[in-house]
Amino acid sequence: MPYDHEAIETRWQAYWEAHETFRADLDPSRPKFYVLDMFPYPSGDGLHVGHAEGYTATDIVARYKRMRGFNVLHPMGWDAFGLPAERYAMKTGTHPAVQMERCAANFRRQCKRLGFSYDWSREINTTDPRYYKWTQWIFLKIWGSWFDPEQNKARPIEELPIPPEVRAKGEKAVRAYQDEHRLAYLTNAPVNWCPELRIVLANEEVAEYVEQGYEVVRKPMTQWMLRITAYAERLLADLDELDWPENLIEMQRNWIGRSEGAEIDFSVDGHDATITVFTTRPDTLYGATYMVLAPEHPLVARITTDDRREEVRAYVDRTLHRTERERQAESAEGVKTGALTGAYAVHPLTGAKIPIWIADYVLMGYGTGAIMAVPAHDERDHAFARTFRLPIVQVVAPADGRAVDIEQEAFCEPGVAVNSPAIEGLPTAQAKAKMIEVLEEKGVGRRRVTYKLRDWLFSRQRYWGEPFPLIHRPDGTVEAVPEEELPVTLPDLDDFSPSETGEPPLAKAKDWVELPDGSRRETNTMPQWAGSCWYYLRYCDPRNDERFVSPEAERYWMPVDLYVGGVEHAVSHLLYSRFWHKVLYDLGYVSTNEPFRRLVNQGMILGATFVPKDRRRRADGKPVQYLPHEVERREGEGGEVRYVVRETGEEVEIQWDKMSKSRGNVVNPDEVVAEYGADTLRVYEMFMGPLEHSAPWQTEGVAGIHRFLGRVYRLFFEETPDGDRLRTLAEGEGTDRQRRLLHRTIADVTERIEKLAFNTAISALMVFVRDIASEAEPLPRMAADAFARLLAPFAPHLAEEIWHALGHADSLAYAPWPEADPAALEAETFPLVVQVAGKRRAEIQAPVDATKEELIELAQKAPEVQRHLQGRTPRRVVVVPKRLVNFVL
RNA sequence: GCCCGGGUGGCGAAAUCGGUAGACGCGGGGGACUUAAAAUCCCCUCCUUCGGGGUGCGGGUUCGACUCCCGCCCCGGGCACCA
Repeated sequence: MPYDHEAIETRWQAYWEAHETFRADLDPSRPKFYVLDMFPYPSGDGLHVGHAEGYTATDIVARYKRMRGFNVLHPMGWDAFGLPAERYAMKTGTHPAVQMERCAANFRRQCKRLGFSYDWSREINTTDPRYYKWTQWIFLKIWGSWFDPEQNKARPIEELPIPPEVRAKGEKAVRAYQDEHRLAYLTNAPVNWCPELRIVLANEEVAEYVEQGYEVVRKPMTQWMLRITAYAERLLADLDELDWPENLIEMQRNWIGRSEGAEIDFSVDGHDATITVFTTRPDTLYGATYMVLAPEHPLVARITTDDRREEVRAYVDRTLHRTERERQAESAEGVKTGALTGAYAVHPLTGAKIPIWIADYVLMGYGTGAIMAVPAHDERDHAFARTFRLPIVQVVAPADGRAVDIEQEAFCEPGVAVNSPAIEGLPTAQAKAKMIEVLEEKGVGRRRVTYKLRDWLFSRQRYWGEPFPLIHRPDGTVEAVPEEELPVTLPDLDDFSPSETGEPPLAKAKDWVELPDGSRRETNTMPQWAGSCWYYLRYCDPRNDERFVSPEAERYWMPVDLYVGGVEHAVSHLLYSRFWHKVLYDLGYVSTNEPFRRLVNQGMILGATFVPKDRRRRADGKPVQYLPHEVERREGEGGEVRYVVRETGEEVEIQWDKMSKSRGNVVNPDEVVAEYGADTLRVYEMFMGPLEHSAPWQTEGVAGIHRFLGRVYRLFFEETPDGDRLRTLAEGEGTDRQRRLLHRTIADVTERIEKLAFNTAISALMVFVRDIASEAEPLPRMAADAFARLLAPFAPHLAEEIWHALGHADSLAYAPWPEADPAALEAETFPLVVQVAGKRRAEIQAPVDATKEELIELAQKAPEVQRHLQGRTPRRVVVVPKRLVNFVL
């Protein structure tokens, strides 16, 4: 009988399940290895082959490490809060919890069918009250802390020093002071509100809804923020200690966006007010010819003169009604808009009066929300100055003395200061430093570092998320729900939409919101990121009802040794969880500064669609496309491949895209497993190329891997009338050749798994299977035994089948990994490449212990070499031991 | 625009402390087995005017460059009025 993947795989999956083979228990006597997948949102579509790629990679590592004697933690769970379930509920009336449970069950089934060696006893679900109890608990720790800039860490709010003047004002003032300093604080932040649909939209959703004709306005709402900016410096600095992909580290660096410069104070003429600006180019201060405030800047209303008031108000209004996207589109075209306030600022060095404008190219969220405009040396200021015909004064000149036309174009490069009395002639770097000194002396400026990173908007006006464990008292104060009352569970609702005024859906659960003493529960819920911020900690101790994780379990398992997932979480999840982790670290709840030591991003698996050569579109504007089953592959005269639509005969081109439901190019792992088996799917996905690369899904390749596994099967089993049975093996290690091949394979596979170069590890297995045995040299017992173990991480079901047939009673999940014998890796001879004038002319077998002279002598004798030397004497002979000899002419 | 990553056969790729370019697989061609087919097994498969030429392009260093240096081009990703 040929290789029956179905029977083999179901047999071993049942065995693993019955024996709890992959259960991990805390065992301080053994070294641990924590290998983690980014847990999925269990969508209704089920797992797709993209998930399977990352999960297979971690599974290989988990299985390999177990065989190497590590106590491996390899868990899985569900990030199950979130919008799709809530939307689905609004459409169908199915409660999100019910839908979520269905989807999770499907994901679990698929994971098991792929043979992933998760410890299912540790499965978690972020929507389980026993889980989100601790999400709420951690939130309360964050809320209950402040960031001490002196110790550069979070501390309990009780330890916040209260200034005497605050204390003098009484208890309420103290509370207000504390609230201002907490790591979780309330603010009035604008959200994208869609009045018709009564929903709040994420920034990236706005364009889509506006396109559909809905009105979207920026509406201020009371929101919870987390003070992630306090950690900007540490989040940046600690990137250095991580073994993460360089591009991802770079993305986090850019996101945090540290920039060094100075704050400079400008007083407002005729007002008792100061405008503080941030600039990275304090050296250009003398070139500041006007000021610009963000439209939202608190001083705008105060300093605007009566004659300008109407225009300013209109401009502010216009800004509020435009989405981020519209503003971005405009900025991309270099269009600058603004309004004059009528007020003037006093230049801190020259005393000159310069006009104050407002413009939306200045952002309230960055720096101080105000700038000094230096049109000569900043492109944006230049564009603005040209639009409104403002003066442009050059204060930096190119160091090489070349002339620049400052009216035409801003000069933004470093140079030397000109027209700048305090720093005249200094190169830019020194000019900056000197200017800061001057400003500090006069008390009108100081060195300052700013970050692009903003505080984290942490509340959502949704139902399906963690409720905040907070209570609003009638006197306006906010209080934590006592720890012993956690979790605050979600009330049952059947209508999940917000109220007309935009109040979150939870506000409708009157019995839940209103407490007997007149207090009200917080009705926002947490964003989906909350649950994923700390799930890797919960896996260490998932059933603990006393703590979010016991100190013993945390100290033993953490940090995560290998974390694999898509790059789409580069700055969101990976930054947020680092932040939470650092807070927990500061408060003494976890022992590591960073949660994920090594991180790898798997590439995307691309799906095929076929498009007409003219790229025509349908009536509705969508491109015409065909799916693989509608297209036939044809071979042309010269062997070139053509694709033709079956029905019409039209020739089309293949196109590879990210798999998505809307494109219809998704490959369902269930179908692949049904036809070829889980082992084939696993090995194929790993053989496609490097884990980090994106690669197209090619069905022919899957069949090729299935053929390989069939060969493996036949290497071990032969057909008999009574069914398949193990072939007769040669005892021991077989011939020298076989022995060398085996040990070479062990060494290669081991090294390549360590490097996560699974594609090349598999090719080593293929070479072994091709060459190990023949009629004259039957498969040796030792080789068979070792190979089963080498195969196990990749194709665990087939490996178990072989292992069992070889007479082992237990699963090979914990069989020791084979060791390569260094002696067997050394052959007596090696292929010596001989070059003449740098061109390869011959290859001869040479003894490994030959001296340089002997190698030259050997090489010279080769007939090919003689022919190309043509009796000439080489000018030089280069010898590379164990590799080549080159006769230089 | 700025910042990252990457360009190697028809395709996925391998080889980078400089040392046989194209391992392994797909696709393609040929053969064996078979009454036949499927399955399986074996061989060939970068180009070539047979001298040689080839790792995106042009230079350079070197006995020797996919690998190092300089200057370009193209593709992918991220960010984007961040002062």
